[in-house]
Amino acid sequence: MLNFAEQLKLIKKGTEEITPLDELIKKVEKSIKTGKPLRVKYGIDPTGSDVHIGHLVPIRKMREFQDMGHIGVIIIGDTTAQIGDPTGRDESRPPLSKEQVIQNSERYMEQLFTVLDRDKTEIRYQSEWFSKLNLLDIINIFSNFTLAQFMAHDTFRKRFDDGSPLFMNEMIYPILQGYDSVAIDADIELGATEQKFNILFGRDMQKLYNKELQVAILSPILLGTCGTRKMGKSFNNYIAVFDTSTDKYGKVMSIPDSLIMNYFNYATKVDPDEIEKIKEELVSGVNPKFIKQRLAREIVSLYHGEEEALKAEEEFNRVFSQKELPTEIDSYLCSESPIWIIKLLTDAKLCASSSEARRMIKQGAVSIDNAKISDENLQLDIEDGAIIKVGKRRFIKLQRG
RNA sequence: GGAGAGGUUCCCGAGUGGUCAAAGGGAACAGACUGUAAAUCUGUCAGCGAAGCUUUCGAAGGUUCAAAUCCUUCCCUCUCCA
Repeated sequence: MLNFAEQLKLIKKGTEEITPLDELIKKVEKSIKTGKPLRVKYGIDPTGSDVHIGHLVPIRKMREFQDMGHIGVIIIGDTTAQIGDPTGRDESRPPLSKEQVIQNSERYMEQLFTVLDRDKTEIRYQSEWFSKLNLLDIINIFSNFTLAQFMAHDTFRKRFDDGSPLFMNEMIYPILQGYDSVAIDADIELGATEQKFNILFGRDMQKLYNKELQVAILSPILLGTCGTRKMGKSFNNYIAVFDTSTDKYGKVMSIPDSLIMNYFNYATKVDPDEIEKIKEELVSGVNPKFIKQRLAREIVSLYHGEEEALKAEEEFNRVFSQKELPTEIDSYLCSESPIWIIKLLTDAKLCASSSEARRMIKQGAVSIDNAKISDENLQLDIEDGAIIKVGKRRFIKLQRG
């Protein structure tokens, strides 16, 4: 087990804020003295969306705790999932069935376990404790808080101020999340900085139940590949755990140069000293492309291994730098020949509608075996193995059938 | 309960009877350019074998030659008063 100073240094690495720090110090000291591991909490709502590398920033922190001998507790928010975290932009959601919750959370955990240590992870469902509360209990809890306390939450305040709807069920979200901390005796709760209110609210809840208070460890929010907004599904700027190695590689390469160091710091396992060196290289004028390639390799290797990362790099170079064809292209079996080009593009799902297909042709985005198509009325004779390309990234190999 | 404001295409938002498939911005997509899928510039951005037609402006009815725009009812949100 690492000693006190080492643990503290590792915990502080790459965090935005630790509140309150002195309590954390006490907890770590006590844990070392008693040999009792700390319970480190992180909550997810099993809504079925993909986990992306932005979510994994606090998860990586949890893994570090696990490596120090502590316990990671993942809360499956099967109750809060019905509400939707008001912190995000998400609206209220339709209720999830039990099967969906189980299916989603299994899928979720599969993604988290690319980072976490299975043996030191505890998975808990909110329904374990919330199914036991009745209305009176809930009224009782509510009686301890005032509206003003909730309006301290920036998201609530903002929405209230600009006249957006603010639903009662959303107000209960911090209470539920805080009660989780009570139920599992959390020592520490991890989250992105936007979770600050909810996590600190957990302390209030613990106080109410005479529990030891948790410490909030907040990670920075990872920006999306667009470079301006936080990584998230709504902006389609995320790198998902389930993305293929080539997709991950390509997406990393698409980030603006200004984000390179940010990603090195929060999305890789590269050693801080090494990162410092990379930073110097970047400043000294090394072509950022090479540094970004290294970044892309690092990120891809985390999920697919080094060999796969190198393959993804080769593929990227071939397709984008040299504009050659990718090694693997999906085939499309076509039984009609000759076939109207527009119909072919929509049937093969290269274009969403025939209007879009026409547009693509008009814009010169469609080619067959590298020959640009300009005639919307083309009746194409299907040739086995002919490659149709739409834009830069959509390819299909024709097959007579 | 009373008074007022509002619900517009993926998102924000303009539009108060025909010139509206609906300004502008964002997102997205394509083309050019590039070390990259960045930035920048240009273009596209409901559907239809494309002529014209069909569907779209909270929902359902109605008025009109013509409705996002007017009327009726309903649903939803916000503000103020109590």
